[in-house]
Amino acid sequence: MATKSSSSLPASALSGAGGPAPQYLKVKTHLREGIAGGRWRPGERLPSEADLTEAFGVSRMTVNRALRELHQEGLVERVQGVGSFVAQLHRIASTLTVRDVHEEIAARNHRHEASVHVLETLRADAGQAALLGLRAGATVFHSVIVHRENGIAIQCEDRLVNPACAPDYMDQDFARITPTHYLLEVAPLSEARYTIEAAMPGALEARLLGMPRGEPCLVVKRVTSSQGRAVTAVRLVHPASRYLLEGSFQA
Amino acid sequence: MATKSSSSLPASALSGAGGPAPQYLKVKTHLREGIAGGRWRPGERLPSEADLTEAFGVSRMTVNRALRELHQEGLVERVQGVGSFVAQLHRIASTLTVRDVHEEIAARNHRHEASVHVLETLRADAGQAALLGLRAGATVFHSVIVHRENGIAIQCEDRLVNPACAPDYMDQDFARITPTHYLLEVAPLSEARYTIEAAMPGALEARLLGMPRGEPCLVVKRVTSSQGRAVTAVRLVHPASRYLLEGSFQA
DNA sequence: TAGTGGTCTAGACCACCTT
DNA sequence: AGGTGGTCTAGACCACTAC
Repeated sequence: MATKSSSSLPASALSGAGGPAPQYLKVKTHLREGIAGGRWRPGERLPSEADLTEAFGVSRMTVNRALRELHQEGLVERVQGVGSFVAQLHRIASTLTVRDVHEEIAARNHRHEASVHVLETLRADAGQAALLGLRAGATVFHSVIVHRENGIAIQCEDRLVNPACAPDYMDQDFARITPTHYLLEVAPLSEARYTIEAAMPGALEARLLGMPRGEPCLVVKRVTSSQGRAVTAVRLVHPASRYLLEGSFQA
Repeated sequence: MATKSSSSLPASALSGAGGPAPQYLKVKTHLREGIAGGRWRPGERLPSEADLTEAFGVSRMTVNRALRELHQEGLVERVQGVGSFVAQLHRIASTLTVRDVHEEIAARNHRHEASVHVLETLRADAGQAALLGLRAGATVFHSVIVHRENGIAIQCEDRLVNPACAPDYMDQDFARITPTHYLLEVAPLSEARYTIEAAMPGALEARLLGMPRGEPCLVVKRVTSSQGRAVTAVRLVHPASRYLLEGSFQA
């Protein structure tokens, strides 16, 4: 019945200023540091919820939240009726974020410019139609835009758009707003599939990017769907010497 | 006081066989489908916890868990004292998993083979030492291993190892167990940093991979740390024609 | 039978924001 | 002042596993 503040241990009085430091975070940090520090090895069993409840003097729900979040983060495996264990980290599963190029450049406090080289309506061939789940010969929008960071071309964006999802696509000013940004406004994202690969640039791409033909590119292909319907398929070509993806993983 | 089963709404009797379908999941699914279906647009305000508590006839903690998990998944933004909102999905933040090559091949039900081409102790030059946080001239282990999937070379793994973290590295049989797997056992992972880029193969790499010099490669560089100490730095080179990274994102 | 995690309740206090 | 989310409690019932 009694809540934390009326019980014998006023936790908020124990923690310093700047934030009471939630109890579940204390438990979580304790376990995370123990795992990272090797106190519990991969596969080893962690203290039970009951153990932690007693050790930290908190309720079981609080301990449960700490363990559940560690499980969601992939650090802990849980088996009903058995216990909680340190996850085998062999399947690391680092995560990498692929962001809208405008936001990515803005985050570096650099200047973003976009130039529109193609903005047209065309009849999809078989391959293009398949990407968007349309029949061959269907009308689709097509744009080719080069993005520059502080004046240097870093991405050539070749995009097909399903007109049914974005009928006003051809009327936008893509020098001011990226297609990604516009499309996410008119068609709420529900699913995306993508690949990342290395490739040599095509003749047009090399010319637009101002790069030598012999230099490789990092190519991201992505198909985005909204409400189960393919909205757009894009091929993002980046000169290898000017662009790389990076990320980090923290246990 | 009364729990679900003794109250007026025995939820477990309402749901079919195969699992009671937790209440928090019903709330979560309802919101997720509404967001994906466009019922609530990005930036729009969602029903409050109190609203959902009443609408679903569950406790606030249950509704809170649903909203909290949607927030953790990036679908919902929450502002204390204001409300919950559909997240602006502009920063897509897709996640990409980078896995141990053995598990990756095994997951495709293919055969994995590894051949060890270099396994040596050497004195680190300035660049190598910097990667591992050691002084120039320090002793490090060095291995070059080619991984094959069903007989086709898909990865050349060039690795430096900090001897202080894995003193028995030179005694392992890396035709049977991958260095990644071994290192994660002896030094629990706590942090990894990596980059992904396109590049042309070096002469040695092209020869080991059996690929033409003119074909580009997808290169993953990764530095892994344990307890704040760099354990290993690796360069993974993949022929562009035989390897790509793929992933998906679901709202 | 005893221990484990999975879920849920009906309250509570708090910080925060809007009015 | 009133609504919002952030956290926490002291129980509860259940499914599952191990002994």
